[in-house]
Amino acid sequence: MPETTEDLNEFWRWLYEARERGPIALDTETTGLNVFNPSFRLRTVQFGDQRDAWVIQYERGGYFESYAREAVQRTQRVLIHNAAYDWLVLDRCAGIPLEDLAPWTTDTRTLAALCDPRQPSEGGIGTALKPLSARWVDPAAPDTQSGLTAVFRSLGLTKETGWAGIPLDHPTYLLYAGLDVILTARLFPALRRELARLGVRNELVAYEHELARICAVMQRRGLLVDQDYAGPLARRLAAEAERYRAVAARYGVIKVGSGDQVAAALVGMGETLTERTDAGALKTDKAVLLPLADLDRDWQRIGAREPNRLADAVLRAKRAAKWGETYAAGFMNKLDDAGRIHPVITPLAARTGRMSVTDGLHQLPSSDHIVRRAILAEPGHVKISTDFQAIEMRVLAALADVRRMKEGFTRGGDAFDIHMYTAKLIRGEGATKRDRKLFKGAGFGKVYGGGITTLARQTGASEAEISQAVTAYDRVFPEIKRAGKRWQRQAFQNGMVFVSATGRRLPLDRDRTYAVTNYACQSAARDVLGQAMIEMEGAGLLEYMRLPIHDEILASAPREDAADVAREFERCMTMSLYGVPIVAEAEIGGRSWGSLYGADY
DNA sequence: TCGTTCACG
DNA sequence: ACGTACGTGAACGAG
Repeated sequence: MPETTEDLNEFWRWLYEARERGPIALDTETTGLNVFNPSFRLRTVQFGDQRDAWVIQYERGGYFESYAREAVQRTQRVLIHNAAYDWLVLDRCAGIPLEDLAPWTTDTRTLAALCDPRQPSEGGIGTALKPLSARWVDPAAPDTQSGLTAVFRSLGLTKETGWAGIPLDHPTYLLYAGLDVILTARLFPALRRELARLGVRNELVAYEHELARICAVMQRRGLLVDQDYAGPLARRLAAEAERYRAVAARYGVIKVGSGDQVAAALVGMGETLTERTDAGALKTDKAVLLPLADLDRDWQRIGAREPNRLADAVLRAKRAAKWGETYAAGFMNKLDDAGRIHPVITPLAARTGRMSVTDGLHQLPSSDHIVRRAILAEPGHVKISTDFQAIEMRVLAALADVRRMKEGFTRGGDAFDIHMYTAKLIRGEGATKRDRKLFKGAGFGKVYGGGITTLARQTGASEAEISQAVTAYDRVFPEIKRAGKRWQRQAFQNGMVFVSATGRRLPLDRDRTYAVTNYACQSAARDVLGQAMIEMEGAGLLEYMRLPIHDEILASAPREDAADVAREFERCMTMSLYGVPIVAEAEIGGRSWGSLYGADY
């Protein structure tokens, strides 16, 4: 830890020598996790190789700040564990554009995810530095994060307040800050060797780094919140939740979120509950409560029974609370000083390679526009959403080489409806909308590996009907089942890992190898979107991109250019996958995201 | 921390 | 031999 200018000069000499020997590991310590929180500060910047670490106390300002900033700009090749975070920290706090640092960066978290994409809960190592170091560097590698949590506690601080409150010269803090770069530097060659051993192509690694940078740029931009709308909405929904909680309380349910209380009260009222949770408790979820409240899946009265007032109140209280607290109030609590939220976009999150997004931005209600109405395009802009048409079915047709599906997609044209096409293949030209729904269910059942019982529950059709539909489905598209078997066999011969078309490793669980069909489709669909996102940047669209949503890109563009921009998005998302056309459709809305879901603004 | 629930594609 | 819907993030309650 340099303390004098002489020390800083020694650090400088080390940097110039070390960067000749190989990449420099880089890390930062900060006051918290939300880079865009107005009170966020950068505390230290660490540099290291496999042997040495330098902790530069950026927070002290002056020479410390300028040496750290200059050093980052001169590292040339750098290693960062979870690069997007440090890119944004340095971009925001040190004025180093992430566009400058990203091309020099290798992200060890990305490398680890390509070796094994599973989270610890799924039997993998995960992508945290500690378990990765234990696996690839030294089983006794210290857990610097949990070690620091203990130090925070001993200082009367918490996990939340510790990062900002711990004195800058605390020895454990500095030691662990330095250790993280050394671990990252040692992790890198081990992961690189492993990727080579597994035959993971460098092109895939490079593609993931491009995507990581694009996602970080979107995170930096964030999304504008309509505060004059979201604030009152949060209050209105809170009041609504409170009204229904009061109704529930009249039936003895003090906490509507307590399954035990709700179940006990319903049973006490003479209702019979039959479904059970995995842990054996009586289920009281939405699927159980809606029929008791005489409501269908769209919350419309069925007229089959007298509604149970408690079930109705619990449903409405929980919905209002979730929409109000998680979404509306959640946006208000996460604003930066420009009134924007910056959800973390993790490009490699799921075991299938799918991306994830924080702050609920991937889960906003789509059946009603009131929550999405709170997210705005920039002043003078409009929202544009461009999504792939039936991407997973198209990907399935391409990967499993499903002859009659491919024929449909190839000849069908722009407005092609795969589910109606399937219904007609089986039922003839007289196929009805109801047939379409049935075979749509059967199609998704195939992609997801669902059983008769589940499909019947999901579609509302009888088990006999579903069973017939699935049989008919297999007859017209026999390649799907065969491909599933083939992929399971290939995975078995490859240590229970299926390798996707892009070279992605998809480990299977031994007791549910049928999931390979879903993994192959979901991961290929993700890579199609990823490829499209790279095309978009090439077409100059990155400045308009706001959020990836699995099969969709949400954008904001100037009203007068919207038609041109939308056409460009469609062009970037249009391609061919093994002869199957991949088709996208843009929708131009108004000022708010909700306008694409029926809101009039 | 774990289990449950609920929002999405 | 058979059959299993897949993938997330966030909040709350219970222990």
